[in-house]
Amino acid sequence: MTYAKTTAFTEEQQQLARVAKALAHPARVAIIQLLASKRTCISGDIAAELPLSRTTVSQHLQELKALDLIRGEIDGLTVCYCLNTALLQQVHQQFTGFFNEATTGAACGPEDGCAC
Amino acid sequence: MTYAKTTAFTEEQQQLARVAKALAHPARVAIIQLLASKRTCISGDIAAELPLSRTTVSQHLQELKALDLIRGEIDGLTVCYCLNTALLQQVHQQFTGFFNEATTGAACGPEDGCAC
DNA sequence: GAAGTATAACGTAAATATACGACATAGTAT
DNA sequence: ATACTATGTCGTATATTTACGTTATACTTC
Repeated sequence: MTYAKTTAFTEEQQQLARVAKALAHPARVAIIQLLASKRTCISGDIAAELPLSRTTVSQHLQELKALDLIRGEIDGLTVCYCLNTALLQQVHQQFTGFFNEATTGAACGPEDGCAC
Repeated sequence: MTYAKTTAFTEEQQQLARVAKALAHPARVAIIQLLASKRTCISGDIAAELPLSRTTVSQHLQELKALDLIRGEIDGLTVCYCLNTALLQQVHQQFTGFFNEATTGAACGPEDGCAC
């Protein structure tokens, strides 16, 4: 993509888009759900539960880690990944604000010349 | 991308990822905010407010329309785009469910052998 | 009907994303 | 030290996204 003009958007819009992009793949959604449901969060276990190669899963993990949505702690030979619940709550609020703005705003109607 | 294995994820995960992908570009976030804030939602007006060419904006609009997040009504020569607030509310709930699951689930801790 | 205007569709180039095998690294165990 | 195991990194092929100019379509107006 040619992201040259990306800087013309507000930081708020870019931030929301960044997080949305992190959730824009079912594997990453699945990873977060896995980390939330299981207490064991070893990298290898995650890869074993997903229909993807270890390499690809590792790549998705790095992407989530880059946004700090998850954190990895090296524990000897294995690596334990955990959710950054504080950030997730913050992101949740951000999304809620966005959706509230979108759903409670004045919807256009016939009085605006629109048929919808 | 090689989406061959995408079918191995649950429909719920794929649906969430699909919507997230729609929000994964600042231009599309901006478009939704614009439609929410302004009652006039003519296609040309939208393009004029964004730092992108008409062609590109039209492309983003089609993407949002493909997911039914917005709807376009042809009104003579112009096209009026409106938010599908009902669907947006539904999507909001979906996200809320996901984030609640992610933030209230049992976070892993020292008792699981993790340092985080 | 001809000219003008508003959009969408088409074609295309460049940037990114996805997936995975092969290799590198680092700790464990014998 | 050597063999083994768990992960991450690198390189690479393919698919998709983004952006935009150009062309086609459709309606309005004269």
